[in-house]
Amino acid sequence: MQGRRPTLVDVATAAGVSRSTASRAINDHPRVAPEVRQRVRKVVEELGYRPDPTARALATGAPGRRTDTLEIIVVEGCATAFGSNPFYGRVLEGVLDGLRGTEARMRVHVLSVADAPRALDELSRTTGLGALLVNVDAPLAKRFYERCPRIVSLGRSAPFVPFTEPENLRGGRTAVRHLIETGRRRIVAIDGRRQSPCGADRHTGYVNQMREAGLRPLWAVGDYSREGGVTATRRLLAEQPDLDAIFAACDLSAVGALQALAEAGRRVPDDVAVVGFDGSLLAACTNPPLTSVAQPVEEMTANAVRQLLANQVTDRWYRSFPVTLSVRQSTAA
Amino acid sequence: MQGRRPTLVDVATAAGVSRSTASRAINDHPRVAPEVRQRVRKVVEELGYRPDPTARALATGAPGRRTDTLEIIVVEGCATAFGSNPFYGRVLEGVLDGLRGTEARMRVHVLSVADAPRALDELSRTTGLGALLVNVDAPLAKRFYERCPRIVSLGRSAPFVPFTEPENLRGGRTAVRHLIETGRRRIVAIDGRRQSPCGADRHTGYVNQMREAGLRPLWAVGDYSREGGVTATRRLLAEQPDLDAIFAACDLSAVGALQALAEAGRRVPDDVAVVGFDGSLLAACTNPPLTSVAQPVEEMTANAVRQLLANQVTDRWYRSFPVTLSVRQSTAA
DNA sequence: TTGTACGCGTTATCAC
DNA sequence: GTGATAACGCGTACAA
Repeated sequence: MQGRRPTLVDVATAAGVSRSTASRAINDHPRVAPEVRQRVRKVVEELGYRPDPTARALATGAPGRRTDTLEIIVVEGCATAFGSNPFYGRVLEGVLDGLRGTEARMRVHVLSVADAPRALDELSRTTGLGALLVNVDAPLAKRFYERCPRIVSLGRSAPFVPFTEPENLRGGRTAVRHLIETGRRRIVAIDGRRQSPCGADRHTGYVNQMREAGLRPLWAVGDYSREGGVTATRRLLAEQPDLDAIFAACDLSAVGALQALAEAGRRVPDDVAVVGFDGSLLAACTNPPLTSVAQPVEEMTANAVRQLLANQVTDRWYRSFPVTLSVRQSTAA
Repeated sequence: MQGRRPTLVDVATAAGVSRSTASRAINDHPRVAPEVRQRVRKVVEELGYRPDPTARALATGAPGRRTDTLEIIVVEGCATAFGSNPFYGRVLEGVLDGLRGTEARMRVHVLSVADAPRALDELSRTTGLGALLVNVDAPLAKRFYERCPRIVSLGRSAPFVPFTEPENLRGGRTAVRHLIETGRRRIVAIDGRRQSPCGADRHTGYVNQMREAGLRPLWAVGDYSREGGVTATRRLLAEQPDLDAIFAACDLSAVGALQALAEAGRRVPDDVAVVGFDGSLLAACTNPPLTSVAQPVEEMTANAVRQLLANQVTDRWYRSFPVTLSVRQSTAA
């Protein structure tokens, strides 16, 4: 009777009434004596009683409405700070869009690479409505999918696992083509994590387009962070001092590039042009504003969520979204 | 039998076994005949059976562990875009910090002002572990608190409602003092929403410090958005063309100010100095980097979450966190 | 290895 | 107005 959390029976007995009455008093039902209501409320206060949401949901909820939670599962790489990369804000915004008009809510899980396997196993057991996987590597996604088929991976994943993605490869090409068209030749790249399919695709797009133009590709590996962008740029400047353009795999890295360039006394866009990837708000906030390959993150995510809720996602389901180049002053001719 | 979502009994009967066996087969229990396991799995597949997480939690979970969800409730003002203001990313990051080492997870609700009353009533009924209220106005917070005492408001709220906040008033003063010390005199302000206590406090801090210095305060109302910062700055420039400093109530507005200033041909910091509020990553990404009154959002939030989980939050509980000035080039002398 | 029976905490439907 | 009693869907000792 001590450590146990009080239950409705405790309240009822303490108040000298039946469970039913206690329940009614608590839930503001009309047909209950005012005096009794007071008494029950007082007991609730004293005992610190809090109705168990789970039991309540089980008793109340319609079979379908009971589980109203969509799981958003993000695995954080080395420096992929969830709170600081605007990308994640856009993902959440998209989820909210997709959830609009629904009673469903989102629960957000941010896992370290180390915790991910265990946590994903646990989550795959309790997931009801479905899950959106962000940055979850292929093996883990596959395992999750086998235990819970209601998922979409944001970014290509293991075979069969439903996914949605922007045209990463084309994005890489577009960036390079734009730089070439505006007169740049010594174009280097700051990659994202190479393990991730999206990072790999953007990289490939860059390399292919460079080769086709008869230019020599050169890159440094970043990690989708600002710091990564700074160090990558320093390294690239050391390796190829006469570079005249940088293509970064994400806007945050591009910001790092801008800062490293300023630190090195290079002017943007006069000496060096910079193109980012994402088309986030951040790109519009830098100075000079950043040209960026824009991906419709909110749209992609919202679409995935709606399909998930509508139970339209099946084996091999996937969507590809076009990217567009937002030209700003960081690549002005 | 048609529209109803299949339950464990359906699976069991379809597979010709008892519920227990079906349950065991599904949950990978050791003692179950391989052949039976296969059969059950097949039926699960065919029927599209998904165990009800709620019922499962009720049956499995220890009384305390059952509710593992902390509700993060954000009310969106006019232009307070959840996905684009880095502030919210930091809030979530802080929640994650506070949750670390716990089994608890966060569920994020973003409500429009219109939906808020209804949604909050609903949520106050189902909230178990507790809730963190962001941007919820005093009356609504009070109502929520009466129905569910396990909450903390991020920002001052109605009396008795537990809250945590940065030293907003002092922050306003600090910004102005810094500007004065670096030689500025015609200092104007871009306010946040005046209805919010934090916006009001920052405003008061600005006004008081100006008056004490014998300077005339002048301000325009923003809405914590970039666009708001742009239009406010344009208005201020029209009203007081010779202004030499701007104090913005949030970094995002400050970015808008930077852009409006550039558009008007004013140089920063040569012609006009700019100070933001938040100390978000954004401030370090602009060019010139933005001097900003830094508030420890992650720390505040993490602390609130931990206190909430530890059940240490009582009537009138509150915490105040110091702000510090991060001086960058937007106010260089 | 499988089935029976009970408990999880609430709400809802009846009678009274 | 109030109190038994039956769901809600699932997990799991316990017995078989």
